Amino acid sequence: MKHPDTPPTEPPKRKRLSSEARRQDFINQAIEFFAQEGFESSTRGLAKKLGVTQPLLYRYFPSKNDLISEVYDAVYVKRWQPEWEPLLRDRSRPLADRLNTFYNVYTDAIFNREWMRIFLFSGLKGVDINRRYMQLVRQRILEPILIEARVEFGLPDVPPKDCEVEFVWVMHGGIFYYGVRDLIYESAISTDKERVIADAITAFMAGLEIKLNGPNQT
Amino acid sequence: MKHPDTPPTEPPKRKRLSSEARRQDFINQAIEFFAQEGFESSTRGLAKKLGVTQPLLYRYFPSKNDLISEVYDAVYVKRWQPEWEPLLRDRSRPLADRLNTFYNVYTDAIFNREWMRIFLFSGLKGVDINRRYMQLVRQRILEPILIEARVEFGLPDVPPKDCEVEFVWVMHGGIFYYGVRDLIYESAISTDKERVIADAITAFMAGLEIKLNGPNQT
DNA sequence: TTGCTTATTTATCGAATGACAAATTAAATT
DNA sequence: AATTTAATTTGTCATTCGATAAATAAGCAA
Repeated sequence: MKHPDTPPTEPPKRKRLSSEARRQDFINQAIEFFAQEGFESSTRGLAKKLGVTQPLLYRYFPSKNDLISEVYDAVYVKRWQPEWEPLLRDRSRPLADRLNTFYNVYTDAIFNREWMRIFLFSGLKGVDINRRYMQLVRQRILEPILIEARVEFGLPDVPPKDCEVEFVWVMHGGIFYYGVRDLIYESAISTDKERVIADAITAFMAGLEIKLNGPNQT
Repeated sequence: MKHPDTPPTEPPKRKRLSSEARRQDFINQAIEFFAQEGFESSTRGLAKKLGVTQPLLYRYFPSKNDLISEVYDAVYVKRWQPEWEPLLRDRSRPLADRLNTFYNVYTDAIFNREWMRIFLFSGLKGVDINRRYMQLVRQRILEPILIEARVEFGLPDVPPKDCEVEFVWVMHGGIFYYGVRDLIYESAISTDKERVIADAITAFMAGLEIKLNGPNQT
């Protein structure tokens, strides 16, 4: 039951690939390491986890901050799925159905310790990529939801108002915070994620209908 | 308009009091400092902010961790107001009114940079006091809300189900996350806190009525 | 003033940090 | 096998960290 990365029939040409693979392994393990220990933790601690010496890291990354940037990129950018937005815009299904499907797959992507902790750590550091991620969520998820809701409710197509976007944010944040409680604070009660999402969306749709048909808005 | 800590008419007896006051000042400024820089930041940085030398801190606190514990205590324990719970239980008012009042005063207490950042930092560190705070929120806020809701809806007095508590958590978390976006990520859109809370509670009450009267629960 | 007490600073220790240069090992190429 | 090239380790540096001891300054009682 041996699993050589390079089967005996194909011995050569492993060098450069191995180098890039090693680099990727460094990044992947750095995600785990910094997620657990925080970005203030030492490069020596990371090297120990990697089973190599600390100066070797500087062969692959010019500085600790460059390595951290790669971690951000792997977490924030590479785990975003472009198909999420068309899923929300698929008008052949009721919006509530789409929201349930979306939030189940979205939370499948982000509800893990590494993603959550790195998101919170980087948010407290105030790094730019965090701000950009929040804008991405707003533009690609929350505002599309509002547009789809107006269509479903038969309302005119006007740009979303600030307090409407805020209302969607609160629903989104409520679901997100469930993940925080589950994975960071370990204080979640029910582990039935699907149920939590379904209930949140029921309340959201009921509240949104009241809100969009209501009177004065800012 | 008089300010002197020690009016000329009362010169003595300032020593020991001044010592305790200085200690409190250290704690208060440590809250600001660690909230901004994180708990990994140096005691030298804090001393600089205090305008004293670093070893002086060790005259007032045995170790850095002891100082941090005092910070936790000042933030988590001392800012909790016991009158919050009776406010939620005041059945002379409709529950939605009580929820609006409560969440406005509660967020008045916790929606500030220091509280929020220290909460998030300590949550990532996994310190025990953070877990205890989450239990306090559940027992003193969320479960009372569920009990009051059953009374208001004319339902029998049965203990709250897990997924019901989770549903209240999602509302609570949505409002909390609005504060995070406003004060930490600085990505909040509307600054009309009262409106955000009112909308969240409207949706919550609508969703809760559906949920509590609905069929199968776990 | 003269002592006594307490707050504060100066000086310093040992450990840990990010980073770099040079030596060493292992793989690839000839 | 000999040579070249790249990966990895050894050794080390200047800083910074939490913490301690000793020296100094300041308030207070007599």
